[in-house]
Amino acid sequence: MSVQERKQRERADRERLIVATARELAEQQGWDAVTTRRLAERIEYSQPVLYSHFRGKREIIGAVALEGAAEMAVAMRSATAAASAPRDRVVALARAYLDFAERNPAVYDALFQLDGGLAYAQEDTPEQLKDAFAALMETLGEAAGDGVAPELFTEVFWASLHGVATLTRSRRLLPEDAERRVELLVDRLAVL
Amino acid sequence: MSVQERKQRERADRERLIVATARELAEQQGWDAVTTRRLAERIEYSQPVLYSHFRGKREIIGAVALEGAAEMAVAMRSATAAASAPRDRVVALARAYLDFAERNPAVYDALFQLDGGLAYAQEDTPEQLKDAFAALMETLGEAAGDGVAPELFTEVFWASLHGVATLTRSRRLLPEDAERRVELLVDRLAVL
DNA sequence: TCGAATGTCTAGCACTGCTAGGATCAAGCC
DNA sequence: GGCTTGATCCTAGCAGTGCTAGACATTCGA
Repeated sequence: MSVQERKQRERADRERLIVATARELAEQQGWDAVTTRRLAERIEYSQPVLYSHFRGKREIIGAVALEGAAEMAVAMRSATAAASAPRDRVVALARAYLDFAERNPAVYDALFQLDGGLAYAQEDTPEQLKDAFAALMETLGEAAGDGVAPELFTEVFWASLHGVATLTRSRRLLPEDAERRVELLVDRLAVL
Repeated sequence: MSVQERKQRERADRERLIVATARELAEQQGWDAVTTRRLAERIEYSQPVLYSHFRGKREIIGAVALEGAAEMAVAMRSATAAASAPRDRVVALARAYLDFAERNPAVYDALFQLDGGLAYAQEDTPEQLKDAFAALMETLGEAAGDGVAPELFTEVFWASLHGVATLTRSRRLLPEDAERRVELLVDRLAVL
């Protein structure tokens, strides 16, 4: 293997290290604590190195978001695969979504709360995001009911989950009724 | 009137000026543009004056949020008062909510997206916030359906609206289907 | 009229994201 | 082997952030 190839590989490794470290730091102490200085120190390089991989902090957030979207899609698909009845699938999906948001708050923020410079709901939307939405629609499409487009239904269901997830995490909704909220959402929104 | 009274009044005036200016600046250029320096310059005082009224930027956001909550409650009540049929009332409420969020994005952020240091869903929650939730529940309570607590139903409906509002504003949902989303939400969630 | 209290400002701290320019080091050529 | 060239990385710095200590003026009460 050539020297050039090795350097390219090392560069790719370092980029992954940056993203992983940013994510780790964000999950530990929140995105506010992810400063370029702290991040640089953790990866044991100087600040400018970050800018040779990413245009700025925003792009780093975007990279974490893409990584998270892929994981979220996996989590949702594996959760729904275990259930056979349609209602069980929808409930499993909703739980998996809220569970992911709760367990990975920083990643969830990067995806849906912060500005990672990513395009959503467009042609140039990254594949990971499209696929995460596809994962939602695979289960929700069959619960849309007559005369309602699967896309529209998925958007509305997703938005509802998103509202519950964010309001719960910011302590604007008490976590106690979480399970009852899921049941209510599923039973009312989904046509089964 | 005593000199002391005049001073107190002037102080209260200045506090209102700070809040109004912060809100105006946030609506014009976003909360990121609301720096203590810029805010101080606009009210034609030096920075430290802000700290004689508020503990910090967070408390200023909180003050804007409280002002916004009161306005939002008024907007929702006047929107629902005009409708007589139950479904019309719920639709009017949903539209008024989303409309407020769209017309006052900075205020909406202060209320539900940023940290204004306020307590939600607790005993020591400010009256304005409790009343805004009460305004929601006045209309939604009668649409909860049998066996579902009005509070729980209101929370879920609110969360759904919140999800739609935030995802639309961050361009994660396209604004085109806005009306259809409202119809779907109301027709599925509300029991009329 | 004078000391005290109140009000306000200047100047500064430690931090942020980001970048210009210099040092270092390895690759390639004669 | 010695030299040049180019890539790589770091030091140092800029303009901005939230917030505060301490100096200064002004006004009040005795």
